[in-house]
Amino acid sequence: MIDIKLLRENPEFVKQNCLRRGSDADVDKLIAVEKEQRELNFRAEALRADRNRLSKECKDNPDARVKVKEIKEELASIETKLVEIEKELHERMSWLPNILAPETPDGKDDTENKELRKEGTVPQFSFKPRDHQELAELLDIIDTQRGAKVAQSGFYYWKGKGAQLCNAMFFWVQQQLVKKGFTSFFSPCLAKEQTLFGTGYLPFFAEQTYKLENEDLALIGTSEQTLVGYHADETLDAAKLPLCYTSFTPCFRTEAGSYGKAGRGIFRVHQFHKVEQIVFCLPDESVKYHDFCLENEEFILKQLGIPYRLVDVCVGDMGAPGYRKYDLEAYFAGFGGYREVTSNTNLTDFQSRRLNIRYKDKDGNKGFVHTISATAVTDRVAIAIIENNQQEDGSIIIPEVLRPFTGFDRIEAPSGK
RNA sequence: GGAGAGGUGGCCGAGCGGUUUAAGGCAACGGUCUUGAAAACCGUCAUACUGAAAGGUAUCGCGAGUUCGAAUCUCGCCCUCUCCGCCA
Repeated sequence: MIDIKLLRENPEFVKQNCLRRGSDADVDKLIAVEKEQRELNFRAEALRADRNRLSKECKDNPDARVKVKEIKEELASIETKLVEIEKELHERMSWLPNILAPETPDGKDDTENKELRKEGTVPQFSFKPRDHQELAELLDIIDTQRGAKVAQSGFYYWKGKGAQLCNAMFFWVQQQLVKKGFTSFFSPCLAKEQTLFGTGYLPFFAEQTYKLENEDLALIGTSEQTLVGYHADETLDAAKLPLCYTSFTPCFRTEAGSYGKAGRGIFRVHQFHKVEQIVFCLPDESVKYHDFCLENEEFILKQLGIPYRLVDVCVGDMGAPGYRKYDLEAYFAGFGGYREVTSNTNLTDFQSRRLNIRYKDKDGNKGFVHTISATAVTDRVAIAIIENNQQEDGSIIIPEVLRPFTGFDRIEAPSGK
């Protein structure tokens, strides 16, 4: 949600922003609705003031009651209209995308994202590297067949040393974030509609959400939803900011409409697993902490020995709640190119306005906090490890930093293959 | 799942139809006193929207209703706590 005052005071700016984002929100109509709402509200308040004043006289002056009854009728009809117009206003405001950073590159989709730099050395092979699907079958570390049997296509099992690799990676990453000042969480994997709305996943990504029947609950698409929602309707002490939170959860996405994008293996699935970074900070510090989260992502990939490139995500590839977004795309040897593994979004006050998360400092200054939502690591990173660290026989070398947690330094290939 | 109790400002807690513009206390902040601190005393102290300001409106878990008027009465819902049952 953007500040409605910005809309009122600078409608052209908001319109240009919508235009840049390719949003079909009708800003002119929204302004007209807001004006009507204000007028109706003004009249309703004036009538309530009359009613309140007169009803105090009623005790001694029964004649006043007749007048108050008249006011009540008029008020009721205005309130009916007001409720309708407020509903429309809220609906329209809900669909308005966030303001964009001026630096955000223009572009219609991910092909127009701007590469900022490349890091790491792309591995060279004296043989044709296999993709993770092939390696997974060879090593029996991912089972998509049985995932589909038990659940549906798009679900899978990490198995044996593959599962151990994931456990080690997810644990190690959480440890690193705690060292950098994050508070560790175990958090709910379901959330109510209000929480999904507040984080901007509704209404924008409604068809991506698994909803439970007969319950006001949905499976989370990311722990961002529950970690940001954690502070809904709270005023945070500015002196205690930033708050840096991390949680490790499964993430559920229907991927409706993305058939054909899936490709081989488990790159795009209905359930994946993610360690998340969430920051609540003062408005003038969100750029700084956006960069902080990016540093953490880069630190993790570097420690794991994965080459990657940093991408400045363009307008068309960014969700409506985003102000600016960086993706890291890891190199996948089997795939033979870079693919998205983490994304890091500065949401400014878009979520905090919807969720009513404020700050207050000791001088009494108040406002809405800014939120940063960034991936730390997901299953995709484990896939990159598998593809990049493969040997000619199909075995996988475990990155140094994970070995204390895996307890082995290599996933051995079965003999005789 | 069964039974009971309860949801009031940062916290505790009064109020049960109209001097509630929510008593009182604690905490916090400012001041007096003091070498300094504590104590004591004086003062300030909810939020949002609206308005140039004075002020106005809304909010006592949420929603609806009764009434000239609701924190207070009625109905529905939500949540929390305690005990019992089941249970990783």
